[in-house]
Amino acid sequence: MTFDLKKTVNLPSKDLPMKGNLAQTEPQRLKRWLEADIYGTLRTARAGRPKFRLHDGPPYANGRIHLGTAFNKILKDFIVKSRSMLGFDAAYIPGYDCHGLPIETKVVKELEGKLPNKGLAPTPIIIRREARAFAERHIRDMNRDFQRLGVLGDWDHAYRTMSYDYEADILRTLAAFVRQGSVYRGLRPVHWSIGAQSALAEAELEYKDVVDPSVYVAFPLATDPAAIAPELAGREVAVVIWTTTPWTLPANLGISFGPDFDYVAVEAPAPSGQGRHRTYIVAAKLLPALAQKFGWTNARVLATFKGSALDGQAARHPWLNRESKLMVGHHVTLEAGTGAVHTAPGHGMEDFLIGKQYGLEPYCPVDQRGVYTDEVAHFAGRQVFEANPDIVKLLRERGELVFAEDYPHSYPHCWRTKTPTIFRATPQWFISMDAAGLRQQALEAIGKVQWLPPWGEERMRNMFVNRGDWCISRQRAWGVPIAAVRCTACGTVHATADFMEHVADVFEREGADAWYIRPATDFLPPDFTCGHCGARDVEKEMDILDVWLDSGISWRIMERAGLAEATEPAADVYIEGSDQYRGWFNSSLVVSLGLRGHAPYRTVVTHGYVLDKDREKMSKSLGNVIEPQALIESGGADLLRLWTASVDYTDDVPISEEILARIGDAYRKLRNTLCYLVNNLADFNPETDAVPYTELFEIDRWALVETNELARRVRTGYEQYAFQAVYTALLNFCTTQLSSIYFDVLKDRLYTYAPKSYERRAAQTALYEIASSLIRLLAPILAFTADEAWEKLTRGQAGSVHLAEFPAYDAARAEPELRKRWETLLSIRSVVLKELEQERAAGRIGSALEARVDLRAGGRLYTLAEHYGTEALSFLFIVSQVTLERTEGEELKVQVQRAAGVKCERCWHYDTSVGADPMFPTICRRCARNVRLGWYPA
RNA sequence: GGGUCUGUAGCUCAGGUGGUUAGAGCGCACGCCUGAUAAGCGUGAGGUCAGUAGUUCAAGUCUACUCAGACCCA
Repeated sequence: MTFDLKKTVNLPSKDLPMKGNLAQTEPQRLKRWLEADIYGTLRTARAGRPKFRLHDGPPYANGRIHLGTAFNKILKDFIVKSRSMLGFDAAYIPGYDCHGLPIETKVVKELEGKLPNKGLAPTPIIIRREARAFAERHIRDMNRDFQRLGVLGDWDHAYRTMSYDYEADILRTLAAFVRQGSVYRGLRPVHWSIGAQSALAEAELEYKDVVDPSVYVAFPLATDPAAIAPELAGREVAVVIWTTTPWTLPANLGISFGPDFDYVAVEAPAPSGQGRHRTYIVAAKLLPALAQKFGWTNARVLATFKGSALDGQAARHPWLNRESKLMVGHHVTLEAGTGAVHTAPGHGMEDFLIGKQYGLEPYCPVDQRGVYTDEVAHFAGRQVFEANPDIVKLLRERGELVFAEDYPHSYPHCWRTKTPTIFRATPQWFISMDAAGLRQQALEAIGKVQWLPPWGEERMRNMFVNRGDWCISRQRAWGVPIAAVRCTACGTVHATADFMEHVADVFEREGADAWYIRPATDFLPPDFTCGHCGARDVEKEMDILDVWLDSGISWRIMERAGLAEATEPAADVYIEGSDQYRGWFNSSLVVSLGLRGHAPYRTVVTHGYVLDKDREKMSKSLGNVIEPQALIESGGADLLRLWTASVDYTDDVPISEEILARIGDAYRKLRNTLCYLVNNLADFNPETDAVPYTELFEIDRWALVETNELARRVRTGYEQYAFQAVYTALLNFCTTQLSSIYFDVLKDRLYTYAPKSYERRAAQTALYEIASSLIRLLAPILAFTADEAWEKLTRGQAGSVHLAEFPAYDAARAEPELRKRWETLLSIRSVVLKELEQERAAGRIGSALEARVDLRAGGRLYTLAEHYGTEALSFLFIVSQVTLERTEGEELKVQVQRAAGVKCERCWHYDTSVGADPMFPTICRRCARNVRLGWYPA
């Protein structure tokens, strides 16, 4: 009889395959999750537990997801899944931002091709219907994309800013600010298309190269020049400004200087004077270039001073009987011009802002056709661009034109009518930051929020210290209309909170389209008359609200879903990209303060942007774009998730082929670890086969103590949103503690001892607990793989791993003495391994089992080794024999010899007992016993 | 130009309050094993801590500036 000894070796099963095949298996698993509604099941199971609320910042519903949005959603999923496994009732309601310009312009372009009357702009209601359908379509696609990432949430009830109740809430938000007294109407410069006679957004501008008049204009000083510098006393001084839009000069109200730049007053020939000289002020750094341009051959510098010396002085307008205020601001640069910046607050954004600081009106004597109003002397009724040459002529006649030339540059044009645009102050709606103390409230609230990373607090604070009033009106169609009416007779605007709330109720039933469909009278009481003039006829205000107001009220959905009370922050955490300090974190804070008096969040976490290998942004032109879809198809969503965990998300994160290759390596290491665990447990039932903790081998207990420690670190990591620390801890544990130490040592015990022997069962007991812990700790990150391993480990009896909780950290199992002992033991092991490697390099051994290790040590080291035992040490070193000799002193000496005896065919150890059992002449005594025990149970 | 942030081995990251030869995992090289096998194990080589100048007995760690990159604003 020949007995096949190979069959008596307990090799691992193949229940969990090494190859993940994620592109195929993930969609199937996803389908099962959705069919079983594991999100709903989980919420039900956790009902009554403390709630944890992550509130989703709504992505814009206009495309497929990219790496940035995927990264964002995966981070959110890490948080939700881990909080749930930490025992919380963790809700996640995703959302979508629907209104706004990108969708509107997209559908307008599509519509323009289709409309019978080419060139005619589509009506708002047509735009709105198309835009809504467009958003619906993209929400469907994005829902699928996000779910494919393994993100669990209430996808069937994702909130959308265009749903009727949400639109109503947006309008109610405005009403609340009106009631609070924060809303006012005022002028603000916007890009204006003369051709279309309408306001334009940044995205609607096309830049074209044109040639404009470039003029250098003298503004005579109106105040005493000695106040600037004593050397200038009694002189005729003028400030020289530069502009390429002479038509804005009638609206000039000031001149801006850089406070820290040096300026000079130079004596130079006046343009029209026959030998007459004048004193001009320009930036010192620009003087050489300007002197050459102006032909100032022997200009004499009379004085040098900082721009701040000019602050508060005044000049005279070159032809109008008006003062021009001298101001300082940090927007002034020395890259072009004279360092003295012509400032017309009605015709420029920076001009507007600095004008506001100095109390200047956004003066704009230009009507919607681009024509000067009657109040403009010399040029009333003229179109601004046509007036340019005459303005230059007038300046020349008055002797205030220092220099003029043609100037080619790039200038914005209206994308639709292709005409050059102008900046023009128009009536807009604002929320004041100070009227009701919003700014102060915000600064206080910011201090109470936890910011992650911590510098977020300062960034946010600076934003509120500096920000101007919030301009909330837009001259667009796709959004929530500002529900106000204007008296047709006298122009008075009626915008009361009561009226808005009434309209909001209509919106809740019919959607905001009602404003466009119904006549104004439908919203007004039958007896309405204008309180100012008594007339009855009104027209509807057609501006819509800034979409930041839309998303700013999104926390309301937490209240509507019963997840938050009005008396507390609506969410525990917001997590978005760092651009949202200015965006969503900002608008949400203002809206929540206005409506609830507190911040909508307790903690704000920010993540960086996804960049390429050189940490530069991805763009089509650079050709460095990586699509999440491609990654999912080649490696699976778990690969993307693992990458997300591996990087420091608080900073910008790099991704590249190499990085993904490394992540693939890490994935395989983790998966192989799970395979080893699960596949060596195929014949193990923890209910009936487990060995008590105290009866385990010491190395088993060490592995469990290490696992316990891992649970502590990983739980803490998840609690602190430190996913990278979690990733590192898990990967290092698998690589070092498990793969290279415990698993390697354990192979002999698992494979060669009888299947049901105490030795093997002890090993499996530890493996089972390690597997159970490790899989759960990995689950938030490797959402699919962990679930697959869990299913195999629990034979499909425990439900999805995402319903489970993390293993607890057991303080009683910390075993500090054992850990300390093992630190020493493992350091001895590493000395032995080095010695073995030398023998191998010398060609004296191959496998370590060909070796015998002779240890000589004294003191503590000897005691430790002696206590652990030479046989146990031989297994720890994976050699055939170990001897131990006591010496003087602490030093450890290691010598390696060839092992005694011959190689056992079954366990591969060298042993002198091989052949002792006549029935099995090729194997050692230990193997013979196990073969009899396992395969010949007497 | 302003606000905020980042720059440590090929890659991803550790390196409280400044103090011995700067660590980990992966990758790489070489070797072993062939009973975790599209696996496993071992040993080893990799760093002027972006640069410059300072402060200090002593700096990856503090200060200033420079360079490169990111977000927001202008």
